[in-house]
Amino acid sequence: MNQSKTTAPSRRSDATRRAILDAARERFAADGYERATIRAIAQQAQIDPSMVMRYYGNKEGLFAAAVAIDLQLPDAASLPRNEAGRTLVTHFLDMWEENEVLTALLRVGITNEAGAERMRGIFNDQLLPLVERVCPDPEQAPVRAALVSSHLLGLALTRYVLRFPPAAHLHPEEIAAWLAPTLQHYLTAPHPGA
Amino acid sequence: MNQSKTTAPSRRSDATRRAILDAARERFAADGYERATIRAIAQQAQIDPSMVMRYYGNKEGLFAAAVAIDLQLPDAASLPRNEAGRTLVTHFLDMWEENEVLTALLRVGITNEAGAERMRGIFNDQLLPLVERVCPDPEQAPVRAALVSSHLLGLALTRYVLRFPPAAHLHPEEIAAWLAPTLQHYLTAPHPGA
DNA sequence: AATGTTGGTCAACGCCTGTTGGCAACAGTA
DNA sequence: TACTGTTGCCAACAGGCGTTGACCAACATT
Repeated sequence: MNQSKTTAPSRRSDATRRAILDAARERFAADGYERATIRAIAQQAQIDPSMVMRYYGNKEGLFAAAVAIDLQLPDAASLPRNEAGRTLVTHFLDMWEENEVLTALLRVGITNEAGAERMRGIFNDQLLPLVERVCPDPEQAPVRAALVSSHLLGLALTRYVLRFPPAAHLHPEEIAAWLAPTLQHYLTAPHPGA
Repeated sequence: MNQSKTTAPSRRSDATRRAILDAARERFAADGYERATIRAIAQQAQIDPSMVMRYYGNKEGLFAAAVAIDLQLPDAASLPRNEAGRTLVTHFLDMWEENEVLTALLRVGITNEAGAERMRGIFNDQLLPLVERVCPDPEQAPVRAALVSSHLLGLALTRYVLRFPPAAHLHPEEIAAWLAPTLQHYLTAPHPGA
């Protein structure tokens, strides 16, 4: 009764496992790591807390399973160099609006060292390689990627976590109109010189 | 034995009170609200946990007393309009490097609703009025202030909390060289049009 | 010298946390 | 039917949490 050779065998508990992950994402996104208790997650998933332990080992294992991030960044080759800024900001906004995984990761990354390490990994493995191919001098890529991630994460912070009213109510297109030139500048403009 | 009419009367317990606040700031900055336990704060201040309750009522009261923020933003009148961006970014960096209060506020603002409300208050009461006086059309001030705060808070997030290596190791002057024109643009450039 | 106030310690309360092991119901197989 | 592994619930554990109140010591005031 397996799906195929590439997918894991389907188990009777698959529905429960998925319910736990969905609830975990929602609680982690809303409450952060400490206040997203296993009991609260279990209650939302309508199962017993011990099931979480059985399927995911412990709380850290649950977090690792619940927050698996693939930014799905566009390929550097198919990215017009002078459109990189706009593409990045619209892509990030789409990802943030789509579901709560990124909000969960951001909230946890701030209170939990394992979460912070996860975010550094995503920065290194997903954003940095893209910037290396877009910016003129690969040696400057880390600095430029840091500037880009600072701005984008700051936007997510004020809009989705702190909910500053002006940031939370801005239309995505207006955000893109403001940020795209800035990101483009960080990616491709010559170093301003300290 | 009072100092003067403007300062509070000095008490024998002032040293203890200060030790508690110092320890609280350090723990809140390092651990966030939930994991900064009263017991840990008391131990670091080398006093009994019950003293914290006696002097500050409860944990929320302690947080309110420990994290009283005055951004000490420059006066809008004395701020050359075309130097506003650079002034802002260097001022913010100075404040963040000076002590851990802002890091504490940022960490707590993300896990604790009271902390988030405090940050919204600082945004409204301190940054927004300044932007209103600097930017051309006061009606656009909220959006422009939101853009500025997004970028600055994002910088603090990646540099002081998540500690992305490139962001954490950047020299303040290089940060200023990159961010000053961006902030200046957000403050005074014409609306890009959505 | 007696008294009230303040600074500080100690032990405990009730609650919540992550985590564990035992037990019942069920599915698939032979 | 009997057997085996899976799914799920229940009750409990040890420990940490914020918080409280009783108690003692040092000081200031009378």
